[in-house]
Amino acid sequence: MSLLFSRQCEYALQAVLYLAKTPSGKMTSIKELSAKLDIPYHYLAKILQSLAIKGLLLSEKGRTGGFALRIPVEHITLAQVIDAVDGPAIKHSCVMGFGECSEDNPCALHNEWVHLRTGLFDVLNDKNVIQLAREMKKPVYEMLA
Amino acid sequence: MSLLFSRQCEYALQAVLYLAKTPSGKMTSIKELSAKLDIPYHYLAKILQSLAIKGLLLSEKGRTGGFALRIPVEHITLAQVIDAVDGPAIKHSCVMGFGECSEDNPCALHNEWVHLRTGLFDVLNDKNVIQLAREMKKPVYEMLA
DNA sequence: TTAATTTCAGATAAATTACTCTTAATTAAA
DNA sequence: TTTAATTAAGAGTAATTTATCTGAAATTAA
Ligand code: FES
Ligand code: FES
Repeated sequence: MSLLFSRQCEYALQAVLYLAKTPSGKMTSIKELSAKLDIPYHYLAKILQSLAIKGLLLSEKGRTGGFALRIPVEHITLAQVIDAVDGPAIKHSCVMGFGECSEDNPCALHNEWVHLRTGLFDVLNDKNVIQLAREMKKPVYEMLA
Repeated sequence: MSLLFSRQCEYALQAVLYLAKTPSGKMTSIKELSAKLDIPYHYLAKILQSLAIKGLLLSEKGRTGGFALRIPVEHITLAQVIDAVDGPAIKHSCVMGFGECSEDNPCALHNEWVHLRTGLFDVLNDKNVIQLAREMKKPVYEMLA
């Protein structure tokens, strides 16, 4: 099976939203993220590290270290996260696996797929992580104050 | 990267639509499908075989053998193909990778995702393969008469 | 009957993705 | 200054997916 995003990307999205819900200024450790979100520790470490390298997260070593969203937080979108992890291909790939996704030579699902894709990415681009995090009701994300 | 369907499923969809466009009664060989659709021969063989076992395709051995859609063709949908290859999970999985996709505990993308997913599957369920095949403009699928 | 062409079946290989382990570097608290 | 907690980095392993290979069985055409 396969679902829109890679596992790695799903983990990244979950983690970024978690960081979006933590009070600004506070660093969150991999340990906490891994435990709360039930993501393999070292695997998550890699993912966060790469997001830090790509400029989406801040990281700090040492005893009070951890990760936080890079400021200004309002500028971070999930679309950026997806781009950073899975790359931009999804935005112009054919859902049936044909070489190119084109208006001129559409596959049988083209219209529906383009509609879905643009609808989703509109949300992903237009709302920042803070806004999206607010809409979540997953228990793990509560009581982070 | 990852995109809605597994590679195997993409191949299956492409092949089934190809069969939907061939004149009824005619059997199409793996060789032709593999060449026209540019899908690895033996891999495709496996996929078609499994679709035949699951009752979506008819197969015939021997010199004039090949595959064709099982009749009545009008009852075959791409949703069935997807179900047969990737399984039903996609229809109730969380796009962000959380354990369950629920209305009560929605993730940040739940509303958008559910809306888009149901829209897509409405098409996949309501239109049969003949109807969908007609909408294609991919060159490979032309001149099959 | 023979040869050619096809699917069927199972084993194997390659590639990709997911995950783990270990050690080093850094920082702050004890 | 020592110790504990943390990220950084890179190598290594496991699991899954994708693809290949080989030979047998079936069927038709010559
Ligand atoms: S051509 Fe297939 S989705 Fe656009
Ligand atoms: S809870 Fe995530 S898509 Fe429904």
